[in-house]
Amino acid sequence: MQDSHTSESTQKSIEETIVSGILSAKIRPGTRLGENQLAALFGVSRTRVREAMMRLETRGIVHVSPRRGWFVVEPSAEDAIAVYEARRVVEAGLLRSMRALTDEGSKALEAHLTDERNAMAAGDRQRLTYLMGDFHIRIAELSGNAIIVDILRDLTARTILISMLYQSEFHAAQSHEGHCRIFEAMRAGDFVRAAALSVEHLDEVEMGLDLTARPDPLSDLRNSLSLPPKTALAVLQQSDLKTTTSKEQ
Amino acid sequence: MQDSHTSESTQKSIEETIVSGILSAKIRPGTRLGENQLAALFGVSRTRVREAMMRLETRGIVHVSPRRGWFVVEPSAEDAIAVYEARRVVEAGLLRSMRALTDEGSKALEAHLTDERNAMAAGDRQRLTYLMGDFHIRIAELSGNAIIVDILRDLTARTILISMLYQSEFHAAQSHEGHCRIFEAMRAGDFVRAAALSVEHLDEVEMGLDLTARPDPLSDLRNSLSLPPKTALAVLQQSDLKTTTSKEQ
DNA sequence: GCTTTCTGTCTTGTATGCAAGATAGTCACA
DNA sequence: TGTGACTATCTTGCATACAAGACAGAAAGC
Repeated sequence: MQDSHTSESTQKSIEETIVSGILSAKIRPGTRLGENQLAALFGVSRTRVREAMMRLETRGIVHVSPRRGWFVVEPSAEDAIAVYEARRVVEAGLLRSMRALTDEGSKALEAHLTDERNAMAAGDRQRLTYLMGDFHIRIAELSGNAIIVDILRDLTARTILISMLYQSEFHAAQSHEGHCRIFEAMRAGDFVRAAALSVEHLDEVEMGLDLTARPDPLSDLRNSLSLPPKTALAVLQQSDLKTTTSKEQ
Repeated sequence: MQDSHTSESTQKSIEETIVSGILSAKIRPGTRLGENQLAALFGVSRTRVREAMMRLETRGIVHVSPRRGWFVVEPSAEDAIAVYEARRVVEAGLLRSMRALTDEGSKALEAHLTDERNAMAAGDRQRLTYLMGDFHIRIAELSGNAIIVDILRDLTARTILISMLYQSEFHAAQSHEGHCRIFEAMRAGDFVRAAALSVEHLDEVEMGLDLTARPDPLSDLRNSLSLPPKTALAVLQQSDLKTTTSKEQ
């Protein structure tokens, strides 16, 4: 059991590297994840990379465009609404199911909130993004239920992708306030209120999104490239956009 | 199921065939899913089978024992508790988040409850198992949130595996009663009560488990002896497709 | 008879090769 | 100049070959 985990670690490593890259807002939605590039980066063959991509696809983190490549998902406005709704359902349900907050849990959350404050003071936006999402995962961890932790981690990753697409401004202070209120309610043992605050908090964040903004004008452009020249005008109108991340080679 | 030739559909077909086989209790926990056998059954190479297995693994449906094979998961007692807790969290959160039941939804649930009654009358246990799990998925579908539907489908699959391991007797009538009560509350627009009833219902089912029973006393033995699980072959063969068998190899 | 070792066979793990689709660049032509 | 076709190249899709671990059963030693 404890023997050669060297190869096994790389296997999970690809998956985890990408997820944590998203969780810390270092990987943008729509980023192209070429099998060959990842294979070279991780020093493995395409086979392993593909396996990681397949796993990430079932987790809703990446998707494949046939014969074109793997891309980090760019959630649509509908997706965004669904993700927030799912989070409200799961997080409120989770908080309502809690009965007590251990000293350990209390300390962990307190430490986390301190981290948030520090990151705000330091203006470290990437870390802040990570922490803002991680708060909710921490709460899930308190429940000790690994299934819920996994669900919320993936939903949080998608939330961050949504933020990068639709959130023009990052109201960190507001989110931090929300987290503090939730923590207070939990410490007071009022989990019903904590659940309500959590729903409220998620509503606030969702309201802060501009869901009318297109997820990625380039993607529509790409899709319509194969269409007859009837769409030429539309293409020209959108063509002054800079290319996104895929600019290697 | 006549789409066995289109390469496009086979890829999801493997995954879906296994999941629906579990949902209808035709595939038992611990069933060995040999890559070669599945490849032969579906007429594809091991590559595609492995991809399906990887996806199912991230969904918590199968697991791999290195160099020994893929197996349908045999949830431990701790897993079972976690699954039921997760279901309570998600389903209660979901019902609480609902605001109204459409006529369509009402009709669909009513039709489902009728199906349950019919299956009980017919004594069709496999179909009954399927319907008992499907009721909860139907509710999720009413929400129109595909994310939650997927989460609950996978949790339901695991629930059924748990039942097959720990549930000595199947109290179908009791479950059906629970479903009816939940539906009544929903139709009355009392979703808070529906959520409470749902938690109660899941508690009842969980209480009906004998979690002291080993997942499968034979499984440890089987694993260490690597006996060819004839139940696996029988189940796979009855799913459909050619019976070319490959038992002597 | 009992244990140990060895070997054949089965399994998955991993890399690689080739096929086929998609894209972009180029060139011919009106 | 604009437009269409052609081609070179890059991408994933999929199958296959081989490596290496795990196990069962036979053989050997006590």
